[in-house]
Amino acid sequence: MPSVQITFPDGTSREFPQGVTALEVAKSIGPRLAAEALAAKVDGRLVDLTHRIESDAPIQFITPAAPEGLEIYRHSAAHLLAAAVTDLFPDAHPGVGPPTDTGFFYDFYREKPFTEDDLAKIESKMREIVKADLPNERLYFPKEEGKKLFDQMGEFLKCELVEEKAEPVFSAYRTGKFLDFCRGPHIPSTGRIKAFKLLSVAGAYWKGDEHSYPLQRIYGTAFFTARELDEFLAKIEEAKKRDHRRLGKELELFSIQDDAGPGLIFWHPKGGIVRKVIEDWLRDELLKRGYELVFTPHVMRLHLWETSGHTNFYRENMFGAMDVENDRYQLKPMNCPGHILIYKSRRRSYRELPVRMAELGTVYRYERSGVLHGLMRVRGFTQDDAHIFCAPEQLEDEVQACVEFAFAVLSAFGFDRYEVELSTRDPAHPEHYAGTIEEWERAEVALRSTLDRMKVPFKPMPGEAVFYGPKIDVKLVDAIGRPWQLTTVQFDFNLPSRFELEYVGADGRPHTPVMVHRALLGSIERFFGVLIEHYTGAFPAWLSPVQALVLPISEKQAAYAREVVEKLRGAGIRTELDDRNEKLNARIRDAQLQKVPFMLVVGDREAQAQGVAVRRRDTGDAGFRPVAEFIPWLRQLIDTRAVKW
RNA sequence: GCCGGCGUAGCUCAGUCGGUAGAGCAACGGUUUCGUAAACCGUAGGUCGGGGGUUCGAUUCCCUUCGCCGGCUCCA
Repeated sequence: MPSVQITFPDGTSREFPQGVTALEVAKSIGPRLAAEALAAKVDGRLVDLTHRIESDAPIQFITPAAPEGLEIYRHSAAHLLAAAVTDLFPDAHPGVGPPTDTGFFYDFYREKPFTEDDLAKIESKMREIVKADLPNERLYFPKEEGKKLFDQMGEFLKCELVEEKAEPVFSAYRTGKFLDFCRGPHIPSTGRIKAFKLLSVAGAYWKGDEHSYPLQRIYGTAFFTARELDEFLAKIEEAKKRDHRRLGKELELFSIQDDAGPGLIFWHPKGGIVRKVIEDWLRDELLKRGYELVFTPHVMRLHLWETSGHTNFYRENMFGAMDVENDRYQLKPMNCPGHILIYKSRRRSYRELPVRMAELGTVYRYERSGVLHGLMRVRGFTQDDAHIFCAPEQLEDEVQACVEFAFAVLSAFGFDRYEVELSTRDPAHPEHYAGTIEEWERAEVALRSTLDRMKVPFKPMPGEAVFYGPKIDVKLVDAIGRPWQLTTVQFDFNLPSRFELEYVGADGRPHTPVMVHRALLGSIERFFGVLIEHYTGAFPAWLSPVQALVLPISEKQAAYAREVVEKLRGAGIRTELDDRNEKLNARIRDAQLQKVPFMLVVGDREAQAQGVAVRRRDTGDAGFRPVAEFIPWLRQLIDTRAVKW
């Protein structure tokens, strides 16, 4: 009997009869592995455990611990979902059903919408199928025959997929009566799926094309253990609790008003003060780092946007132009043209480069109504924008300074986790990009080597560059692990030439400067939203709208309470007085709900001793402190922008 | 924009299988003067998102429109 040599990850190898299945190999190692294994990697290819090994190959078993494990498991969970749906609803036609970062989904074409009740029914059907422990059987079909089969079953979406994607002989998986065109691999049987839950149903389109079939997408998630599933569900609940839209209302930070229009933000006094603090800090930093502050108009002649090219490539994101005295004006969707006009207002010498022009620039972009979301996605927002005009040889230093600035900003606001992405061009499509190959080459190298030099780990994103230049994006990771894209540092090969920007070099001749766009917080609105969710509205003292709240126990201490308030305010501490005719407990409760970091209770004892009884937002009663001691202590906490105390 | 869901008092929500609505909190008035997460009593508050239709009668059914929520797509 011919045999095959199978090599294990530890380097050892053994002989097995040719045609041995991966599962049999696993069994030969131990029953525990055989029970745990979900799939295998043979010769670097992911395969089912039923896969027969016909030639010498290295093998590796995919267990729940392997990075691919969860993905395969969830993919099988998606098949389980489709098996249940097609069983319960013969009029539902499956589309595609992949695993996602947080679970899986499956798309179906069906006239009638799925309801919440349907989800419950589907879920119990899925449990039945799990209990029945049906095998996930891998089958092979010649393309035409398979297509015919799907056609006879009425599965027109599957037919289309086979037509487009299938190899001459393609694989399919059968789970009970459900047959799916699928590359695999899958876990051996449905009984292996332990913990799953259907989450929601939402609309989607066949192949993401809104002119194609409207589909219904059922989302679910699956984990290896019930505990992990519960943790995940708890995390969703936690995220709901942190929702900035809810907190924004409760804490009176901001609002969006029907009368004004969707996606337009009203900053209320409490939010306004937070914004002021953020902006003040930011402007100080900008000046320290050699930026100049500018302001540019919100509407400018339309022809400027024609020169910049926005009327071509950005038109669908712009508000309509308005007529003014035989001319047309455009509400600005970006700040760059304004800054360019300032740059061009006079001749520039190489001696003054780099010119770093910063503006908290408010821009308006038309976003399709369905995409708006609280502060995160709006139609009017303020960018902490800057444009750096520099000589090509200054690029690397400028990029490094931007990235360092970005990290400084993130850490100042209490974010210590982030992910960096480097988006470069798709070399296969040079026609998609402005600028020459050489320019791109130089810019990409500059970005990459800057990150390398800074020892910043980054994810290369080939093909993700915008048409006018490569970019570095920084995504911060918030308190509950969600990434948010805020910072972007982008090269621009387009605008300097469109606006014929120049500087006079040491050689006395005109040169074209390189332009870098960069935003660190991105948009103040979105950043505020992220900040609210990161802190669940309980901002560090330096950002809190109200830093201290004085609570007299009764009317008897009114005069002393006002005295304390004046002293704190005199020290620049944002202080309020709550002398409402409510019990102390009630006022403390309100202050806790408003997330005021320090509550200062004053009764006769405190008045007597010229002090306050400090209550901390997070840890409660902290006891007596003399006012003369408390003020400098809090002042220092604020000045150092402490996140914890 | 598209698919699905939703829109009842300032907020959170109940309710009417078609006979024009109710609770808690908030607000306001009073009593109470209180020691670390909700004192008590009372008062007022809604053309049931807007418009149109069906009907003797619409908050309820139908159409339309605006907005919100979850997605698709895109992005700061």
